[in-house]
Amino acid sequence: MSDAEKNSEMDDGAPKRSTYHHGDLRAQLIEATRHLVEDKGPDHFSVSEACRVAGVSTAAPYKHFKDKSEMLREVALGGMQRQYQQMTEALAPHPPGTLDRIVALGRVYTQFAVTEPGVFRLMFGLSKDHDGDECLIDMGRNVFGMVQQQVAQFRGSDVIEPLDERRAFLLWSFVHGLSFLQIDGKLSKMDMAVDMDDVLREVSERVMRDAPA
Amino acid sequence: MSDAEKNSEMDDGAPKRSTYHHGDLRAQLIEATRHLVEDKGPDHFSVSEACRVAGVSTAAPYKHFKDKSEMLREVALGGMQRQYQQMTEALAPHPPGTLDRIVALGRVYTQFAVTEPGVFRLMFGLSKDHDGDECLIDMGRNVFGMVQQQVAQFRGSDVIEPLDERRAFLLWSFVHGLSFLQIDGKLSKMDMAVDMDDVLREVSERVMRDAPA
DNA sequence: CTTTATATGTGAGAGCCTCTCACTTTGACA
DNA sequence: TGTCAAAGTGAGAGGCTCTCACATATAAAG
Repeated sequence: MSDAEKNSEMDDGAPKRSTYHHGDLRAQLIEATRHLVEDKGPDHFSVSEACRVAGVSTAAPYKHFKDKSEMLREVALGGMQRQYQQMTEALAPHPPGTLDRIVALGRVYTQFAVTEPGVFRLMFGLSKDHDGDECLIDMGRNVFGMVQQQVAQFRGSDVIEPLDERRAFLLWSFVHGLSFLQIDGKLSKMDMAVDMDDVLREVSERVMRDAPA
Repeated sequence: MSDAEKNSEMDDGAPKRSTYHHGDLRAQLIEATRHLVEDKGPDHFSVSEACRVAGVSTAAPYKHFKDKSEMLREVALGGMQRQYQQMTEALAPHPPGTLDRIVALGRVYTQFAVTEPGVFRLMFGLSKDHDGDECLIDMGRNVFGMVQQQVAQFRGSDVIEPLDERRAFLLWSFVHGLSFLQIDGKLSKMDMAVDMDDVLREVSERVMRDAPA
């Protein structure tokens, strides 16, 4: 074993590992989990398979995670962070207080669901498992807070009032449902072709209008 | 073994069965599955446990179902039928062409989700498994068709136009998202108290109003 | 009223999974 | 250099899905 191939990120995820201790198994297992969740679905994910991918024994993960569900939770958390990140970035191109900002947030939300349906399902969907996780809840609060803030700014205010909460909630419900219908293929099965951008804009307008009589 | 306790629905689901062949194992397994799905969650459901509940060997189900997932699909299908049924009934009290009818449909949808979250998740959620099932898709079409019809009638028409499809779709997305947020407990975790009826009415109004500029 | 065929249930077991435990390896640091 | 804690392993207990050869009750036919 040469000095060169000793440590570091040499191991490419292939089952051959030439070095005693793994570079950073924990991170690599999370990555493997994410991949598997994505192409087998959150159910049908197995720790064993993640081990095979990472090239370690099936006992190894339990030095880093308490549980199978802890591995999944880690992936879910990563997803929330990524989503939050994307949402923040999506804000930048548009001036504050515009509807465009609100539309942009919705677009990120649904687009995330479409590009990473497995992770998205993990973040929501499977409730019973990682239910009371404070980190996840906090991330959720962050995301929701961002929406509320943009909704308030659209009104020209910087403080969030009940009206803003209400609107943010309506928007959230909508994009959430839209995302699920989309990834479950319900829309295509109903022979419905939907222009996402179009729909998002319409809904944002409808929600942000003055309350109905 | 007396003649009285011979056949029929004598066996109450308890693991003791005094008769040679089961009364109607298929139906009973579906019932057991539904119950288990409801209180353990759709994942965490196991065929073995259903067998224990029904009091048969673990090989028995495979005389009636191809698969674990076929059992689940049967439960999902039952759910769709029940939901459809409830929606039809919910229409009756309100005169045709009213917003009340549309609100009522939404209420049934979310209420179903709340009272049977496990089954609801099964009906949607787990896509990969019972994905291309024609029965499920047809039932979905029925439900969606009903919404479209009410939306058209609200406009005073009996024929469904693109506008109606659009509106029905918006409504669907919304109640779908609302249902999931509700059963995942996201709302309570966000310290949001929401009056369902109130929200449903507001959304229906917003969606059924004239299109925004 | 037998006989036979069919549907339905069973026990055993193959092969997968999760998770534990005693044990080994290895890198860090005193 | 010696010791320890962290990280990985093989074996295996126990649970799961699903198959297969076999058993048994009911219905249909003789």
